[in-house]
Amino acid sequence: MENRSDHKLNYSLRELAQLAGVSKSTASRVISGSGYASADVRERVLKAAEELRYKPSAVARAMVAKRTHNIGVIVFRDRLPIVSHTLYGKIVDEILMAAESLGYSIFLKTDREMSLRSTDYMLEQRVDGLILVSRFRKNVIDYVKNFNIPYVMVNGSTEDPEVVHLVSDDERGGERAAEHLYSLGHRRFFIVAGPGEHRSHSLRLSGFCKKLTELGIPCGSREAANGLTADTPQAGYVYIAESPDSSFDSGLQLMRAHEEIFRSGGYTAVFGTNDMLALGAMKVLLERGVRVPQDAAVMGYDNTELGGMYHPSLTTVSVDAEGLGRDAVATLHKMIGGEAGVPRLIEYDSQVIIRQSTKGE
Amino acid sequence: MENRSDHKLNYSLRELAQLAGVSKSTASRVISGSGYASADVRERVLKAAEELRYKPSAVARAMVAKRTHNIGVIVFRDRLPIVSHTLYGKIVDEILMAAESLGYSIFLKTDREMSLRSTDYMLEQRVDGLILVSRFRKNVIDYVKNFNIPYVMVNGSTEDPEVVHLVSDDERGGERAAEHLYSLGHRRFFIVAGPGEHRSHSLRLSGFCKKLTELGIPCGSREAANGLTADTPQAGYVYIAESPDSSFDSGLQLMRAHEEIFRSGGYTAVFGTNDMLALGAMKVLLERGVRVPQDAAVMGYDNTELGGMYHPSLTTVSVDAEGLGRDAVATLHKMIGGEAGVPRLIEYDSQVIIRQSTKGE
DNA sequence: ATGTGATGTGGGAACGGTCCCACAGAAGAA
DNA sequence: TTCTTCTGTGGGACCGTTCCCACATCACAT
Repeated sequence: MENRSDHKLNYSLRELAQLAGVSKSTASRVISGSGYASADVRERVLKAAEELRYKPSAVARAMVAKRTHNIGVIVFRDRLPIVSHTLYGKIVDEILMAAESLGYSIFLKTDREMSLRSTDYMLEQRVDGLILVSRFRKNVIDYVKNFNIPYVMVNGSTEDPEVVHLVSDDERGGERAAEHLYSLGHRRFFIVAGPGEHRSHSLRLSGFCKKLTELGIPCGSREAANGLTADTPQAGYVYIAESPDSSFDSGLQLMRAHEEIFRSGGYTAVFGTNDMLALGAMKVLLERGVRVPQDAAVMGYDNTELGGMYHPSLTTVSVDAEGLGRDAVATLHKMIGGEAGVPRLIEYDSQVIIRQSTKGE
Repeated sequence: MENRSDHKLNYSLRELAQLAGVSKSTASRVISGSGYASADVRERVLKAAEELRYKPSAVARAMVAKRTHNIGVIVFRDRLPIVSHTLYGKIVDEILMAAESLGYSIFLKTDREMSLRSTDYMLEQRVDGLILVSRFRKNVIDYVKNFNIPYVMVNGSTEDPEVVHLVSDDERGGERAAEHLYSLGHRRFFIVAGPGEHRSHSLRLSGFCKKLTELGIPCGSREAANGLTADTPQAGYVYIAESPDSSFDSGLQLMRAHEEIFRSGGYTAVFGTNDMLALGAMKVLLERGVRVPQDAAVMGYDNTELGGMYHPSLTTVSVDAEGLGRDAVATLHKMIGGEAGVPRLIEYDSQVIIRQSTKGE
């Protein structure tokens, strides 16, 4: 090696003790700050530690403590890179900061939905707990359950009442979105809906429809609505276009494919079950010269930064990513500490963020 | 605990061996897959492992191997959450995937520029190597150097020739941006420049100016240009507005503050030293009714997803985040393996991505 | 004087693996 | 037959900590 420094990479407690002229046990007491040590000895050990740039091995500590103070975070994805996803990126950011303040470090992995690889890896790493982000298949949960390791699920979907999960109140958010658009006078709605298997998308849609129905606008279940509109697009007040995934591109494609229906249907409001879908749809409208919000209002969901930057800026429903990330760590921390009575479900209220795309300036 | 499963959390090799009726050594040989073991014994051990759901402890392994197969990634920031930053998010994503394929796991931390906390933590975790992302202060590098641990720097800034770093060729990218705008006929440029201390911003700007000068448009050093334009804004072909940070908001504020100058100066092209600044500036123009690109062309840098989604979509210069992330891990892997002759500087060529904001459709 | 408690220090087992070495038995070569 | 080599197995040291326990010293009350 061409290293100019002749410093060893890592010194052990034994070497440190030797230099300070004390026993291993004594050195340990000083370094860990627990137990008796005279001022004289303490000083000698600290000086030696300074000199050797001693760093206690977390590995050895974990070995004896049977505790790593590490948390494994697995973000599941279908195909695409996921950390750069604005919402998940935010959640990861919040997890990182919350973990820091509680003394945990984060092992981060992304993995495909059905894979157990990452989970296995985390288990072998002996993480104290697991945070599973985004949706993932049931087999993953069932697998994790086999090992008595604390875990929480963030923004996923499960009917399993045993699983501790944190989600935003998507149904209520959907209702709020409907209220907002209705209150602006809109009566004919075009919905760009994300994949129905995904809890968030499905609940946002059903909340939206539920509220519309309450307000006297027929919408009903997705199936019914789609049946209606597919056959007689002009007949419904609400048109639901379903997208196979939840990307910007899908929103774009979907709107392009439905351009004729949109124009002839007299729809004045577009609701996307997330910001990306909404923005994709909005871009198509803007390119066709539709003025937003004068000719058509557009609304999304997630409150991603992107939406606020757009022109026109996008009205949306905010998801409390900060709360989600923070509480995921806090909850897991309690579970790791063996605390009983951790709530199985934590829901975050959502809030409409009104911007240019529905209200102009 | 209200755990329904009576399964122990983790079994040890000793317990496994006991169940299989062999010695610890033999069990180890089977599990690690190295060394002799008869078919009969192998089967018995594997069956026992299955039954106990045995997971070898990476902690214990790391202990004896003096090797963790973990890599520490520290992303430095000033104030804000950083993983959700589109460019750094992408880089983290790529690092994650590259690490996976080389058998490493990632410890992720974000930290303030001058702090040594995270670095210390990584050192204690005995990571095999360190990836330092974004700019950070010299003291961090000097500190890391003290410990003979392999490390690489991604997209940072340093004059230290010893440090292995991976950067995009920002100067050349700046030149390319200038070429592109010039070739479209633009002669009067308004530049929204990010913080000068940051290597990327500074090089992008100087590359841009250098090329303009070559093309016969006076631009010169930032100071000279600013001196010129501050006093007599109308005199220069190039106006450089400098921003204290590199956010969307800064771009927005800056353009608002210079609205009068922009209008009266006859500028037909805006260049932001990153996408966020460019988009912030562009949003102001759009809100004022300036047509992009007919009245003014706008160009950014980074090729963030956001830019492609905007309306009009943003012409930009792409940074090879994939290459950056992938090679950071690959290079570090070589260094960990003790391989000599690792290049000190790896530069990634940049590429102009032409979109609507400069060329219409 | 003699117990008693606080203070300070060191010895050594334990954590869960890997790996070197010793050794036993069988097969093949001399 | 005897020597060598290959195959298969177990014993035990070791990695770097923590922590329990034993022990020594000293002050102070009895």
